[in-house]
Amino acid sequence: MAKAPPVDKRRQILDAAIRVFARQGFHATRVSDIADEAGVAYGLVYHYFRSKDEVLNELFVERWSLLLSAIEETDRTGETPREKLGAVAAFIVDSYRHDPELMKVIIVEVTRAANSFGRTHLPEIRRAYQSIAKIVEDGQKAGAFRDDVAPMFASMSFYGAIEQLLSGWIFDVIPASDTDFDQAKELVVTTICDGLEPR
Amino acid sequence: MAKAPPVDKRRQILDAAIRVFARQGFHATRVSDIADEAGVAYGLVYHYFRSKDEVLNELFVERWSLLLSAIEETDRTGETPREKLGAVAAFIVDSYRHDPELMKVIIVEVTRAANSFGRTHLPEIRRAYQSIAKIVEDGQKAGAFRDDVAPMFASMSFYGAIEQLLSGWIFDVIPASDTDFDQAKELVVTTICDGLEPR
DNA sequence: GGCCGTCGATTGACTGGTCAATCAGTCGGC
DNA sequence: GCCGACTGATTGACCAGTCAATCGACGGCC
Repeated sequence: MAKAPPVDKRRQILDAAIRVFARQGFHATRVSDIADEAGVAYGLVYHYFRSKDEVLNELFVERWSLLLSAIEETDRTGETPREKLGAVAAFIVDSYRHDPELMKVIIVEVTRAANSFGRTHLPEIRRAYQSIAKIVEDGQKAGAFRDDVAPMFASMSFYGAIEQLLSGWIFDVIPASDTDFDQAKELVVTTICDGLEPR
Repeated sequence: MAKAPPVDKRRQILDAAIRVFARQGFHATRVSDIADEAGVAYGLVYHYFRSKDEVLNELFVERWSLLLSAIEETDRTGETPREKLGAVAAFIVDSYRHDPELMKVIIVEVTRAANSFGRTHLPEIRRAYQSIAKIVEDGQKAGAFRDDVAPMFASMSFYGAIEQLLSGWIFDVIPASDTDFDQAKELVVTTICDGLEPR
């Protein structure tokens, strides 16, 4: 029987990387910082990962694929379009609530850094936009949404609004308590579906 | 009288920096790239700027202060809150239309890089959010906007939606023609004020 | 049981290359 | 001959990635 190591050093390195990247940012962290934080020798990082970049890649892919499945799964339910958008917003907000450091790294270093890192992952990022756009489009076909707004536009606005809220929490621009998180989920949907003007 | 050089080398360096930063990103550009692009000796960059960072700083501050004045100026007009938001959206979109490279640099390297660079400029960035929030708040007091959405939340959603659209153009996720720009201005306001659901 | 060889996990000193920033000096106008 | 604009070679720090060496678990063999 193959021996399962008592501690999974690979995982240990990834978790340490989340903390260090969140604290110092990707560019400012040296590989030795990750190794130190993980309590592991420098060279071991290179035993498990080809490069510093690959560590970040791994973190992103791991998490983003969850997001993609969640959106596409939601779309398959029989809920109303509005409820679907609500579920997507809730998933993203809860991801942040559950692991703020990881979400910070993903947003700051990948999603919003489409120049350097995000470039590699543009296809996956775009796929999320498109899945949301599909929800909007179906909503339009069903008459639940106005059809004079291009679905992709609506999708980008919706996702942009959420990501901006996360950024706000990440950088302490707006308060971040459990209540705020729950309110945010609702308010984003209200704003996007009902608008700011009174009905 | 102080001599005005026939060509303003300082300006020349800043303009070159915009192009190079937009092309390669801040981290990937060497100071020698800027000097080459500007057709100027390496050392001259350090004659006018204390560091590579200061070049980016200068670019950001120069442009962001225009944005801040524009928002605050708009707020002083007697327009409806909805029109004010429209004017803000129009200003940002037109800034991109007018100088996409500069806006790309500002968004990618500062606004969305609040970890590294943006950190320094958080106060100015926050001030923009707050100015927009004020427009929303006044709208609520006047009964033009529903008052169950915190102004700062609405502001972040609104700004986030716009910035996401710019990102979409910057990274070719969505088409970017003059028509698209004009539509975007309207659609963002429609979405945020009227909502996606039919009235 | 005791011994040994294998192999993956683990270590950390070292190297090679990259650049930001410096600085000693040239040039040209006044 | 002074002063600020301008030049570009040089330096010094930094750090990703390499690599040779060590460790230790396991299985086979006598």
